[in-house]
Amino acid sequence: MSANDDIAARLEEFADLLEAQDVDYKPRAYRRAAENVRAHPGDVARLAHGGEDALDEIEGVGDAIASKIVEYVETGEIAELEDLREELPVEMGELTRVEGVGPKTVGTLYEALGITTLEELEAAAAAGEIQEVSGFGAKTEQNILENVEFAREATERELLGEARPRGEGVVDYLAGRPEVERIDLAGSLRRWKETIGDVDVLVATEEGEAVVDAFTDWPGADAVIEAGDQKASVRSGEVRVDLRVVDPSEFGSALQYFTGSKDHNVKIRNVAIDRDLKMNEYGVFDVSDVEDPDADQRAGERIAGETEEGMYEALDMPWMPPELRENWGEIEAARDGDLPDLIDEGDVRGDLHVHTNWSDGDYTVAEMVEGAASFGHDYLAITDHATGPGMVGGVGVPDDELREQIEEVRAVAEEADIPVFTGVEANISTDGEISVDDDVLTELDVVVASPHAGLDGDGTDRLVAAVEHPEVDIIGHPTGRYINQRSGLDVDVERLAEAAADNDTALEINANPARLDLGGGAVKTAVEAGATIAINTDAHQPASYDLVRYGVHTARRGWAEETDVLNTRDVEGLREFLE
DNA sequence: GCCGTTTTCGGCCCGACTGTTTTCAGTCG
Repeated sequence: MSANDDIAARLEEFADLLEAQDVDYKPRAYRRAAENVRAHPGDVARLAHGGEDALDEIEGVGDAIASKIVEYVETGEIAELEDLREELPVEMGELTRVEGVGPKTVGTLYEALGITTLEELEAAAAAGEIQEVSGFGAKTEQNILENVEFAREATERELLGEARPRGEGVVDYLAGRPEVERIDLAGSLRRWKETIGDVDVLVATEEGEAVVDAFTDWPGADAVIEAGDQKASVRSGEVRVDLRVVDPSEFGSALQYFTGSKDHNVKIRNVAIDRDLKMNEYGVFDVSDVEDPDADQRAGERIAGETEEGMYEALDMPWMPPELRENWGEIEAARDGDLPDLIDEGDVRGDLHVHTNWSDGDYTVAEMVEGAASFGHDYLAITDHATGPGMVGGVGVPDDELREQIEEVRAVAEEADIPVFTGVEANISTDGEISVDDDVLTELDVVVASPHAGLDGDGTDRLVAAVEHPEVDIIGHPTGRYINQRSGLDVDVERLAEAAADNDTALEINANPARLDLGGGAVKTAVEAGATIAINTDAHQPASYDLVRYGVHTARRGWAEETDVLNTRDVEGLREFLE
């Protein structure tokens, strides 16, 4: 949790506790402040060290909240929040995670039954005590009982690699229905963000009810959360899947709106306002002759909304791929005609980081090669783990065995349908040493060097040392992070990328959905610094070759073009780089 | 509690859905 998230969480708890006590308006003020603290590009804690006045620049933070932020940063506590917690000693965060339970419900149930924790909530529901409380009934009690377990489990955002197949499953299931005129994923899933809060599906149809009925019958749905005629939600595994139904004439505007990101939409809405236009989920409206544009969501003359392309065109901008919509400069670039020509899924021609049963893979060299050929790759590099820091239990291949493997790979290559490169995934020690002897490295075609141990603290010096090693071609999963599990090394990506560009060493996007390392933001920095990117799957079995798409879309989130990526080159181009 | 101003008070986003209510409150996105 970053420091900003930490401060925002206190403010949100403040809001919840006030709301539970039926306080009006203040909760909204605290929520708004929390949201803006969370979204603030700089370190709010550092800002707070400059005193309350320095916090002025954050929207929604006035004198009262500013002094609380300063108090929190300086003492680690907010006295008033401690008081509120004493008055209402509940586990607000975990209780409100239960679907359908908000701050007011928490407050009421504490007053009536003294419920403070998830366990107590579950016990009270099971004992039938909740339906006795005024305002509650048997149905509510049942819902709470069903949702407690889910609240306990679903504490993390789902990995893209799990959410994406789930979302595509819903879309495939609904797309064939005659009532569905258009359908698409929206939200962070459409932007291919590395983790997903929920799955958003948007459908254009004249017959909402029929679509909702079909949706709630989707075999992937474990439970129906709600179902109306314009929207419905189901629970699928650990995530919530939201369906929205709109009139076909509003599909483009709704898709633009629900794809986000929020920051992108705020920015683009302001572009609209500057042009006397109004932009929302219903379209783009010319409000130059309208007295009060805010009076009606559909006020003014509608000039776009049926297609997403039309929405952007109405603002004199080209349509832009969802991966770019993070307010990382794409709106300025679109206005200047400088949008990147992003790499596409079909552009990657080979995999330069895969494992076999020589190390921790499950398949032989021949099987991995055959798999790559039938996947459609033009070439493949075999890069098993070397011994060294991080390789325990005999996983790594010692230098003398690597020499033997070179012979086997060459033998397989003679029979193979595609060129096969010899290689290794060597380890980068904490002081930047490469764990394989130089004599062996020079014999290999492709040397991937990756950090596997000591994955905390600043890793920039260590990685730069590896980049400068003359035999290293690619830095594998540079930070070593595992999403939702460990954050990996802190890396000054700009400095790393500049070194990589100077030394003709590529930086990997490891396409494994648990890694996506480098991530989108880092890729953007690396590309801007002129570094070459390699998109590899780190496959341990042929079935993993198709994970490459997660790498490609991560590259797109980092504004990478085909020419920025090493393994979009043909074999000759690749050989040139390796030499 | 914040903000903007018709500038020190008065208003604060909103629509869909559910459940418990008999006209609405709470939750969610």
